[in-house]
Amino acid sequence: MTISAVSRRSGVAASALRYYEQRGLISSERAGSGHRRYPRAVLRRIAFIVFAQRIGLTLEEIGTELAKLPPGQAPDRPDWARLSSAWTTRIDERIAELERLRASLTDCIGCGCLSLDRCKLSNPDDRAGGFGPGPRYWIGDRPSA
Amino acid sequence: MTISAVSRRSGVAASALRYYEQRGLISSERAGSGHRRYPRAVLRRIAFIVFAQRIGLTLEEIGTELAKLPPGQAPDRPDWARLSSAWTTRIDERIAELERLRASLTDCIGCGCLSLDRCKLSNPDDRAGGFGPGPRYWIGDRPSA
DNA sequence: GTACAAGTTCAAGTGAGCTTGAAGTCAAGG
DNA sequence: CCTTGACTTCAAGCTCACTTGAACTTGTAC
Repeated sequence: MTISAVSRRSGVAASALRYYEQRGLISSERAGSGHRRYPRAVLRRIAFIVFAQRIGLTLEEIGTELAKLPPGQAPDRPDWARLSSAWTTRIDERIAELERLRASLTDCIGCGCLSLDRCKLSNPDDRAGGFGPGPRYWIGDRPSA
Repeated sequence: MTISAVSRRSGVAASALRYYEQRGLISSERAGSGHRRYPRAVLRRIAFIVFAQRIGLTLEEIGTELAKLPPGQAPDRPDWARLSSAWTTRIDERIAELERLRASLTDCIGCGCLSLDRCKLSNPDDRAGGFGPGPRYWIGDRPSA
């Protein structure tokens, strides 16, 4: 398949595909012309990447996961089960955080306080837990660990 | 309060506070020396910012929200109720998305397929819904709308 | 045989949310 | 008097995940 065919079928921009290749997430062979030719299996790999991103993994993390998979490109059952459980945990954690935030929000309708001390919403102690300086370390989905 | 005091109490780096001020999210007065002096109420404003960020709002969105609030700095009840309901909706949507992802994940333990066609996990049609090119528009918490 | 789409590489740009560094000011302590 | 430390501004840098543009080559259609 050509890059445009893969792009069309996966919904991922050609430039992004080249970028993924450069980062070592996918690979291609070359036609005599120098144009990329992708095997059909690349679509699964891309699906994997796309899905992992939605969960909140960085491309680097995704690369690590992909590297652990057999080079045959499609994950086998045990691989998939392991990943699936790790990702489920991750999703659950994020959901739990959001639920905590939502609960705080409802609480605060009552008090309207938004105090850094009383509401544990934005209390520094609750977020200072080793995430380093500034908000940016905990706002994303990635606990940086 | 000095900038370092605010930084300490809020858990937000001084550089971030200056940045917020530059973006118009908070304000300060100046001591004769040119040093910033913050009123105590700034801590609430910062709490608001920090909390909104965790929910997934961008600084720009936060700025818009803050602009709607009375200049008295602390949101009153109706304001807070309105915000709270909007944010709750947002959190709920994000949780729903994560739950969909988790469900797909569990489904896929069974099939191990990760096919772009069959699994609707990473099916282009499911994410192409007007989000523009490339993954980056839907991976964040922000529906860009 | 000639137009035009589709491909290539490489460097640089984008946006969000800061951080860092340089160069300078100002107040207090020893 | 001199150092230390907290503060100032401004410009530049950084990370992530791409996109965009320039300059160029190939493949396909008429």
